[in-house]
Amino acid sequence: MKLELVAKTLKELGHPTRLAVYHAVVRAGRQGVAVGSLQQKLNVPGSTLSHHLSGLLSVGLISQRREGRTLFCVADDERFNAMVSFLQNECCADEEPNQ
Amino acid sequence: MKLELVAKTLKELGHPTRLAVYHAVVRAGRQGVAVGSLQQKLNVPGSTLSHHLSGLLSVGLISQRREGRTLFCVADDERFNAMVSFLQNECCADEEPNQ
DNA sequence: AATATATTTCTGGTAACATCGAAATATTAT
DNA sequence: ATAATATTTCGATGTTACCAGAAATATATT
Repeated sequence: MKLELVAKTLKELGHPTRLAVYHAVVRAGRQGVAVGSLQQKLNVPGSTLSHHLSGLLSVGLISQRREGRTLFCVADDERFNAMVSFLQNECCADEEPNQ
Repeated sequence: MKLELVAKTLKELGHPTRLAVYHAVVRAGRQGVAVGSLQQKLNVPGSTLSHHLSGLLSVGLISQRREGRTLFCVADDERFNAMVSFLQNECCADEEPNQ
């Protein structure tokens, strides 16, 4: 994963509302959670929520699946794990003296 | 670690230049790296770099130590690990069906 | 077709952030 | 004290993010 993309991904998580949204989506598991439910649960206006969701979608942290009138949001573990791996492998290097 | 602070921390890492700075600081190990070295290595004007460093400092991702005229930047593993733990425990929940 | 529900796009105002040169501060050496 | 080096603060400017109401779109039901 390239640094630029990692930074983008971190930035998306780096907003309290979006982090809370992502948190809720992750906790909803494979089935996901409806946008409307998020709206209620987090008490955020629809337009604002939609804006934040598109941010999370844009970096692939979540994806969506429609069922009738309701859109479900599901977390994409792979993207998340790739980001954490970057942080731990590329960033949070070992304690060995660098020589 | 509280969600608000985690978000702040992620936001600081969520900028390409700051992520690159943090990356370089981490790789420098315990000894750290001088601000001037970062400036050269990353080819960023001093004032801009200083601005970004203060962001990383503000959330405790790095700290500084002076030696004569030069300031060394060192990564603070603890803060970083706390953030990753939050993401993995609070966020990136298990795959067990939530019931 | 008309209505109801779910979600997004539009719009515009405000706040926050990024950038960088110039001036200021801190430290050391002479 | 003066000068040299290292880093930060100031100031000005442009860019991007955030917010939320209103209007628009998409889907389903009757």
